[in-house]
Amino acid sequence: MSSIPSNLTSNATPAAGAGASASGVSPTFSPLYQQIKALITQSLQSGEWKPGELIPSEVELANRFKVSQGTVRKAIDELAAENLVVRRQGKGTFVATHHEERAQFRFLRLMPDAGDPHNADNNILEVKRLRAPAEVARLLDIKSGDSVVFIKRVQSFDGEPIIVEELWLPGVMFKGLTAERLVEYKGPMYGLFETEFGTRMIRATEKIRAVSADEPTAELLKIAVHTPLLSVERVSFTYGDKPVEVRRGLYLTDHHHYQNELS
Amino acid sequence: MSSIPSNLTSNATPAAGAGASASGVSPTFSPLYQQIKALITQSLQSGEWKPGELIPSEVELANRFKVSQGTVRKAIDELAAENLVVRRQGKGTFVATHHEERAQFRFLRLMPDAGDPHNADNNILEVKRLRAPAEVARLLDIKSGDSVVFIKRVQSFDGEPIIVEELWLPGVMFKGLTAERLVEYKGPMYGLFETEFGTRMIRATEKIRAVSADEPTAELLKIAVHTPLLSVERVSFTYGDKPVEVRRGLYLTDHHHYQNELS
DNA sequence: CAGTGGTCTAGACCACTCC
DNA sequence: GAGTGGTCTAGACCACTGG
Repeated sequence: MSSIPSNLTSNATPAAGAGASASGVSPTFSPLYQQIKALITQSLQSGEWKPGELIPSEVELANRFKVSQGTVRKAIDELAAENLVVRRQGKGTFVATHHEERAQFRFLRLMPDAGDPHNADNNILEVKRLRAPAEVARLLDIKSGDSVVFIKRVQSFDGEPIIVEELWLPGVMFKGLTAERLVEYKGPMYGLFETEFGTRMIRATEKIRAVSADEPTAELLKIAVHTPLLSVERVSFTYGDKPVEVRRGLYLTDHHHYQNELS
Repeated sequence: MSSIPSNLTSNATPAAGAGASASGVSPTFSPLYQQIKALITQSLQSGEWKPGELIPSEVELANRFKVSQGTVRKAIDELAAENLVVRRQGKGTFVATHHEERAQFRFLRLMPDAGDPHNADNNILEVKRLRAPAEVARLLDIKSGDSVVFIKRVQSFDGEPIIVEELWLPGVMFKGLTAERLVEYKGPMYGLFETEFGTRMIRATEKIRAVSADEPTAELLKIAVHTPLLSVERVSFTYGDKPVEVRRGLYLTDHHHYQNELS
């Protein structure tokens, strides 16, 4: 508890000369609140505070880091803006989680043209280990030929099959992942990744195209061959902007659409 | 200069009792910085400070509104986060504009699969007035049958036609808009809307689908009929979340993709 | 150099939650 | 009531821009 690795770069503040450090080279050089933010992020990444848990209060963190509450506040403000953390007035600040919260919307943008959001269920078709294809390896920043977990599934909304999806995950990070585990798990897949494998998806990039359904896909979605489909290629990142998932989804958009906000 | 319509709801701050007001009903009831933000937004909307211009400094606004600089700061922080305003250290705070700045990316997400961003040019096919179709009227929040400006155009990147787009704009807000004006104008269309018609697009929502090219579209894009295309339906909003543009684009995604960030 | 936004502090009080 | 995040102030100094 008492060992506080406070290596903050003292940025000429009226605070006392507690800067210390004196380690050979002067490291980075950024605002104090950015350094605090980085320290908090490290604690999140290391699992010191787990998803859903309460993190120390602003005053406690301020004492721990020997800075003012306002500085901690600004750090946490940014973490909250990046969805790493959730503030609740009167209760405290919590580590964000893929469970609970309405945050499914964040990673599934397909909405029904009319009516309420989906009643999704999940049909796992295939789970296997294979050597990473060159393209997948490049996106995951691993060596071509390294082990990856491959998953193929169909998602249905209100009983209608709407999405065919293939995923590739780094083998080393998802050792015990089996089809049974995926099938029996309730709730969003990212929730399983988070609690079972300690990997939280923070952000993702998507490339979207229009393509034509090939025969196997058409069969799975119960549609005609050559029906236009939305192709969504996603790369997801954890802490430290490390890519940990590649995904390719084919969305049937006859009665659904991909919803996006430009803001 | 001296007439300051300060109707701020005094929220029990250590500041002197300058709350005044005493007008019959107690109005809204929100944090001071939100009220400041609303006041600044009004000045932006009214054109008191025009796109690209410098707005008063934080200290001046603090004096004007009789609040501390920190409170003004928080208001402007949010406006900057919403892209209504741009901060430049050492220079001041400027009203955001569709000209200059790299902010084209914000409203055109189509990127080439390889190579640098586009070398776009613009082919206006049609500009005419018509009575708003029911669906367009609903989205623009006007009466069905009200006058709207209809525009159809093709956009080419590096000489290849890639986008066919139809737009509907409220007739009352775009009185003098002619094909000639659109054709001769250089730069992004939103820039013209901003400077010539005083309408700035703040945010937009998009619904994306995969569709099949019909014959006229196929001809314009020089592709085969039934080629899959990305359909992007956009509604854009100005200040006060007022819808002012409906747009339907068909994107050829053989060598381009719609880029999106989930964060 | 003066003026701007950017960082940091210290201390006050409010709104909310839970015991 | 004690503890949390949320708002607000006042004042200091820094980093950057321009004349």
